This record gives sequence, structure tokens and C-alpha cells, in this order.
Amino acid sequence: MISLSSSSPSPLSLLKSCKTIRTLEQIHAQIIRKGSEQDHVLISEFISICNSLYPNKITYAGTVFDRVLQPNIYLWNTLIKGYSTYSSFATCFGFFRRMKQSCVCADKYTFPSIIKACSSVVALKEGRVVHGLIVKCGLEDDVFVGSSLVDFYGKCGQVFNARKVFDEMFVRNEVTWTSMIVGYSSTGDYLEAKKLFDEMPERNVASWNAMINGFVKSGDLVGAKLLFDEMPEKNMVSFGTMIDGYAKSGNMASAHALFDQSPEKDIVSWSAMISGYAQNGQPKEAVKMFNDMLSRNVKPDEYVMVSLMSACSQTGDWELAKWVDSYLSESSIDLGQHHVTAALVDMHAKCGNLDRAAAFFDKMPTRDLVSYCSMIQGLSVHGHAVQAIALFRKMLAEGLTPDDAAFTIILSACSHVDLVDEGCHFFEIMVNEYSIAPSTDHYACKVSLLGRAGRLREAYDILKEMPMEPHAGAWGGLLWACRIHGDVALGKEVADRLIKIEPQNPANYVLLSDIYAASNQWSDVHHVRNLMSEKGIRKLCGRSWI
DNA sequence: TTAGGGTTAG
Repeated sequence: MISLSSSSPSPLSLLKSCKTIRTLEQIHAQIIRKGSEQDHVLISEFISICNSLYPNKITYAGTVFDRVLQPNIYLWNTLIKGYSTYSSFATCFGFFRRMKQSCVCADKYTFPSIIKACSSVVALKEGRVVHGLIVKCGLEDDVFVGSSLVDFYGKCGQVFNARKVFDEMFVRNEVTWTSMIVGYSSTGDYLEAKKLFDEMPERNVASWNAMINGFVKSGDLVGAKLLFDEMPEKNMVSFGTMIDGYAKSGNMASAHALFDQSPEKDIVSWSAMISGYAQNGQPKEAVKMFNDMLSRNVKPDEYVMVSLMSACSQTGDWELAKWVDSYLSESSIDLGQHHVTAALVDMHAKCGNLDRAAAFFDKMPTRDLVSYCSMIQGLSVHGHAVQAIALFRKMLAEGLTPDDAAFTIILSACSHVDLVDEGCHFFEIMVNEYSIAPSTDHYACKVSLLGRAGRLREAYDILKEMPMEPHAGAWGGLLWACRIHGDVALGKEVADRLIKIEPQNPANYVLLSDIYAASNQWSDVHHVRNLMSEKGIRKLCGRSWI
């Protein structure tokens, strides 16, 4: 227990060396016991430490503040800064109002924080009111106040007003210039951003990073890398920005090289790598990276977990899905966030854990097309196509507009359970009600649907008449139907076509040979097998076009 | 008078 007796260190120095919330609570108890709750300097330091150690526990500082009878401007400012970044805007703005009501005048230290709070939620209306107050107080010439306004207008998409404030400032520093560059960059005006960057008298690492990010966002990774190499000092943000830029453009080799080079690897850099691998169809690499991250004691956050779930969906790793689920429920990650729940639904649906997927799906306050499709596809591929179709109908009834991917999923569901009429109906409404031009995949689904129902000629006609070249999968669906229904003549025709497209795929030969075998045409079977060995094609165990 | 402010990456 910490003692605040006269021989002990002063409460202020105790606060300054405080590292944990437990110690902070002990100091708080001592402050109360010593009757120091009205000591402005002490309470101001307390709020400041609380904010820097545990920004998400700023309400604790708020309760300590509320015990102060007549808080001075220092206390108000410290509190408002604490709330400006991490808490709800309404609470922060509420404190600002209370401060004015208690007849404490906002000063040049108050405005940057309250403007920052406005920027963080794009509260344009409130920010304009505060700007008016700033002018009224004659504080617009302060470089901190002015910079916060430039940043505010830029973040609210009002780059013209940002520039107006910028141009009217007498003194500007790196922060002012950087805020302006970010403003241009966020509206896509990269040329103007670069012009300012070249003009600015002095730059700091944030200025360089902002410009590199501008290049990355404009898609110019070469330009970004040139700046990155040129900058005098790099920090984690510099590396993180470049790594993410490479990862998003699919260049995982460059991303990985830079990741290996970066002296410190924080959660954003790990996240960029994991997400990059997951998005570029290398889910196993993503999982490997995640395990590597855990082994270095980096705590995953929601971004990382969402990427990991995407990787898990792709591999269908049921065990990993269960681990992720239990990890998330024990973590402090907010499961109420839509993208986290959507990822959970998708992961469980793809891994075949349908009850769990449905539990999350049902809990969602609003269900969008993506989550509906995750659920519908999960049901369809795991043997519940009828429920999948019912859910698709429910989705339509809710007024959601399906896209081409949604129709691929539902057509495929219909073909799984031979619901030919339903499938044809969905194909028809896709074209006529939703004005979606059928893709090769849509045609392939319809071919498979008709083919499996024995309507082989109709299916064949679709393949011949569709406006684009059918892919091998579409022909494969029909060949499979010929095998089921024993249509030797059509089977041969289709196999000939398929073999032209995919001469090295053993499945095409095997299926044709099976068709001959089923009708006892053994010399043809023999012929196909000879053809295979002439071409050096070996029969594989388990065959599929999917 | 011992304390308080604005910029950069997923």
C-alpha cells in the first residue's frame, strides 16, 4: 500500500511514476483520505495520468473530476482533452458546455481539444459554432488553435475552408502544413498535397508519413517507396503505411520484405500482413503470421481477428474457428461491432458450424446482403439447401437487393437439391427484376440444374447459345449430368469440347470412360484409357470440377 | 504558480 505520509514521496511524484490502474486507484484512495480532492494540481495530474495509461477508462477520471467543487481552467482543459479522443463526443461536448455555464472562459488550450473532438466524429455543425467562439475570443491566430481548425475542416471534407484558415494564419508549423496535406489527400487532390509538401519549410516524420500515405492512396506505390527511402527518419507509422500499401495492392513479397526490415512491429503492421495474406488468397500464410504474432506476445485486436476469421473461412478450419470464437468471447473486443459479427457469421457458416453462425446472425441488429449471403451459402454447401432457399426468400421479403454473387449462391443451392423450377425462377427474376446480366457462373449453375434433372438437351442449348464462351466448369456440369443419366452420345460430344479446353484434366477422361463403362461400351473405355496414357495423364483419386 | 493544446498507418 502506498503511503502519503510526510516521509513518503509527494503525491505528485507518485502519480508521475504510476504505471497501473491498481496503483492509480491506491493513489486516489490516499487523495481522498488526505482530503486533497480539491487540490487542482493533483487532480489535474491524476486525470492526465489516467488518460495516458488507460484512455478507455477516462470516465474514472470524470468521476474524480466531478468531486471538484470549483474546477479551474487547467482542470477543465485536461478533462476535455481526455474525453476528446476516446469517449463519446456528446460527453466531451457536454463538459465543454458545463465549463462555459460555470463561467470559466475557454482559452487557447481548450479549443484545440474540443475542435479535435469535433473532427473525430465529423461534427461539422458544432465545430463551426466553436470556430465562431474562437473568433469571438480572438484566438484564431494561435498556431495550435489554427492547426486544429485546418485539421477539422479537412477531416470534414471542407478542404476549401481548411485552406482559407491555413492562408489566414500568421504563424504555421509542421502540424499546420501536415493537416493541410492530409486534407487535400483525403479529398483525392494528391497533386495539391504534393505541392504543399514540396513547399513546406520544415517537415517532421508525421509530414513524411502523411505524404507517403497520399501516394499509397493514389495507387502510386513506386512514388510512395521513393519518399519512404528518402525520408530522414522512419517510425512504425512509416513502415505500417508502406506495408499496408503493398499488402493491399497484392504485392505480398514487398510487404513481407519491408515487414522483416522494420525494427519494431506493432499491431497495425502485423494486421496489414495478416489481412494482406487473407485477402490475397493465402489463408495459410495469414494463419502462420497470426501464430507468429502471438508467439511474440502481441495482443490481437479486432482488425487482426477479422482478418484471421477471413483466412479461417477460406480454409474451412473448424478447430481454428472454435478457437477464434472462444478467444473473442473472452477478450475485450466489442462483439457488437457489425464487421466483427459479420466475420463470425461468415467464418462459422463456411466452417460448417451452422448453429453458431445462426446464433450470431440472429443477434445482428441489422442484416446486410453480405451476412445473408454468408448464412445462405453456409446452409447450401453444408446440406441444408432448402433452408438456404427459404432464407434467400426472407431476404428478398426484407427488401434487400441481391447482387450477382447472391444469385450464384442461390442458383447453386437450387442445383444441390434439384429444385429446377425454383432455380429457373431465380434465374428469371435475376435477369428481369434485378437487371443483372447472367455471368458464366450463373449459366453454369443453370446448366447443372437442368442437367441433373435430366433436361440435358436444354442444358446443352444454353451452353451453345450463351453470349460468352462457357468455362470448363460449365461443360463439366453437363458431362456429369450425362454420366448420371447415361447419355452416351451427348457425353462424348461434351467431353470432346471439354478436352479441347482442358486437355490435361484427368477428370474429363475418367468421366467419359465411366459413361462408356455404364453402357458396357468397353472398347470405348479402352480407347479413352489409351488416350490418357498417350498424353501422360494419370487418374487422380477423387475427382471434381468444383 | 507546481498543471493544460493541434499532425501521420490497418
